[in-house]
Amino acid sequence: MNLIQDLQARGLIQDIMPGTEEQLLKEVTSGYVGFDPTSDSLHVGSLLPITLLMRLQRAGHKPYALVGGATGMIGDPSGKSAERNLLDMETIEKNCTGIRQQLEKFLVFDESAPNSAVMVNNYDWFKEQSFLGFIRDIGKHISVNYMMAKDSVQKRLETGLSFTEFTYQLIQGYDFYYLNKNHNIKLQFGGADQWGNIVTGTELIRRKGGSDAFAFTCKLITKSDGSKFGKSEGGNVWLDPEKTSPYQFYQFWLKLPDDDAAKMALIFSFKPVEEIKALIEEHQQAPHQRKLQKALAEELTILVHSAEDLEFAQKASEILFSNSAVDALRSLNEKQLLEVMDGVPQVTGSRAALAEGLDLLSFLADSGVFPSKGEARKMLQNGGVSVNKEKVTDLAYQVTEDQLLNGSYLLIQKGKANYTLAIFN
RNA sequence: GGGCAGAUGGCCGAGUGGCUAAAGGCGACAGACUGUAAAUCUGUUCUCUUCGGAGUACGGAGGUUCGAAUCCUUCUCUGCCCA
Repeated sequence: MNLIQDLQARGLIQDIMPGTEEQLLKEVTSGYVGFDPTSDSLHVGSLLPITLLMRLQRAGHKPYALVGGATGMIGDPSGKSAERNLLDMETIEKNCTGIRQQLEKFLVFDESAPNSAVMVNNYDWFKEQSFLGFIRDIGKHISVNYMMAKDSVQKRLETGLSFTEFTYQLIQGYDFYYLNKNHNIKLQFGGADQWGNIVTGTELIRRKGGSDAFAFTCKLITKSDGSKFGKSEGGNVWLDPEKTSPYQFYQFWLKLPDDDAAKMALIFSFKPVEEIKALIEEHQQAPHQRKLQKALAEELTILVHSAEDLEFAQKASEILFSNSAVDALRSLNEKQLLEVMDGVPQVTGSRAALAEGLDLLSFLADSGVFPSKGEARKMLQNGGVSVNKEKVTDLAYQVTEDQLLNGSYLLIQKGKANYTLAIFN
């Protein structure tokens, strides 16, 4: 099975330019995908283009990761219903740096190999580009009529679209042209919403007489309930362990609904398609065992973090969610407890205050577990708070010294899966 | 440059002088059920609170009024039409 066939079998390909498959069979081909510097860390949504680059490289081709230092300054109207706020230069630069560092982990950078990965930043070739030069050399080749026909533009015609965002496709199109000309890159891929931008690029290459250019796009990842993929309680799931701990990352995959797990496994797992299909089958036989979710969570936690991180995440999950959670928790010694709680947010409390009698409500608000007393009260009334795995609904609940785990810790739980470790010293 | 329409809570969207912290929907959070699933049902969802209340808020600024999201003036922004 060749690369394109494999991607098709995984249900990934949305659009593909004729000849792409043949090109990839013919020779070692350089292909690129772009990353938006809208944040200083990539999130699970970016994992798709990352794995595509990895698949490309593993198939013997040369992957280029483009960080959009220039395009990030403009804002892509694709899939956006309203004009975006511009990020300042400093932020973009910081974000580009963060993204570059993360990408390094996933690709093989080995200068001696013919298909070593390469990282580029389109700011490098745009910073010298003059406005007049650009509209003369590039703008002349693409008609406004052509640009207007794009979906991303059409959808914004009613609500408004600035000239800045309108030009976005030209900027991205020029990237492809530039990379084609200077790096012999013949392939661009991305999400389905990028098709219009990508095609502007191949069009530019064709009209300006570059070499062959090919492209494909992937279906946008959708969840069965229609919500956005890559969010968990509280926000984005990031690849940066500082922002989303390996434990939370592992949990994100483990908690995937059945309907999504099969789809996500095909999209993200590097296991052969047949193997995944067998797993899906097995999962359907006994869905409550969630073998599929577990396998996927394991594989991706190792990929993004490490085998050790996975081990901690699994251990923590087991203790926090097992039936004998209360006993299991109490049986841990201090070192084990801290290990398990690695990655769980922590707050501190005062030992003295505890001795004088500390009511839980005030502590929850003061320590920052909840933003305010009212908030803590509501949650408590709703039955959404547990201490050391035991539910608390009493608003006047007092915390006492003998409740502390290993003499100084208190495990506070908001809802089912949000833990905070309070340390009293 | 001229005319018209519009700007409401995270989003959509009702409200056209007091009964409005503002209907309804979506989203989000929590509970029940379960498999740390989905579906369903229930509660919460501006901020703070000693749970009695208090303070902010309907694009910005001013004004009319006992009282304004609602009326007036002006400014900003957006869409449509004309030049």
